Amino acid sequence: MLKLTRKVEYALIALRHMQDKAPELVSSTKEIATQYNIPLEILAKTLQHLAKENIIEPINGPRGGYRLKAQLGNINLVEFFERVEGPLGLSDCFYDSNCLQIDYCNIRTPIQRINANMINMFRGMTVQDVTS
Amino acid sequence: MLKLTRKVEYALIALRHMQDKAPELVSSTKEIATQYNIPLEILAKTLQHLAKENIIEPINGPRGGYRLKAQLGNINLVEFFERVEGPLGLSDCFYDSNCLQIDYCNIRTPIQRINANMINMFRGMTVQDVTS
DNA sequence: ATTATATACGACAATATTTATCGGATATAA
DNA sequence: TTATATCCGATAAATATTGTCGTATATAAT
Repeated sequence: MLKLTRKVEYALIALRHMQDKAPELVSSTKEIATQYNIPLEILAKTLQHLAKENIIEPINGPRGGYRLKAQLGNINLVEFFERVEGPLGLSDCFYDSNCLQIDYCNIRTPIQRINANMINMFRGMTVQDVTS
Repeated sequence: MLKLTRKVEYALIALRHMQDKAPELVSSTKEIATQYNIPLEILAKTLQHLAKENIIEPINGPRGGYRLKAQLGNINLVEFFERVEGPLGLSDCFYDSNCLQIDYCNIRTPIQRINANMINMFRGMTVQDVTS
């Protein structure tokens, strides 16, 4: 409960790795996977995803890899989590009404309040806060 | 990601239901399960769990059920979540070191910071804030 | 041009977690 | 004695997460 996914963690590890280098240097999937002991294929997918989101820039071919493209200080954590994992919320019912309790639920409003608190907290931090 | 479990939600629904009654009145599992469309057996387990935690008081036999025992305003949400679901944390590595990345992880410290923010936020609210 | 190394990506498989069910026991009011 | 309720371990099903495989495409180096 209330956990980050591996995918988000792998993405953050990779971003921090790239940020620790000079900006023009390239990091390959294999290099990162090896260094942090992350399954290669999963990391590959994750990085492809980040590239599609324009957070990193892919460089094809041998000696290729990725390097940072976006300003990590401009991406708050809510935005980041949603770009990597989709809609964010303590319960599904805030963005998808497929819940058996929804018609009778007596805690929807208070949970929504708490959810707003959580969202605000994450919005107050940027990816840079994690990668520095 | 970052979701509450059904168990926690069912527990909160039940607690709010009990709180909406006069304190001496009893609510049965069936009554609550029916009213909120919750699977009976799961709710039963959940309520048994809350009873073991001394949050509610069981009353056996026909016309039995449960009623509130603890002061919901005295139980903050971190305590509540942990009593219902066990240890709380954005990642497992804060209370269980079974992680392949742990030796090399470059985001452990920052994630821990964020985790602390989240914990503090939930500690600032009580169960009563959800059931009122 | 050819080769080696890298990303791109859909389909699939395994695992873990969450959610739900079953069977039978105990307690107690009527 | 009976009906209704909690109690509780074992197990099953469903879902979400995590990981794997196969193949295509891009490009630098030779």
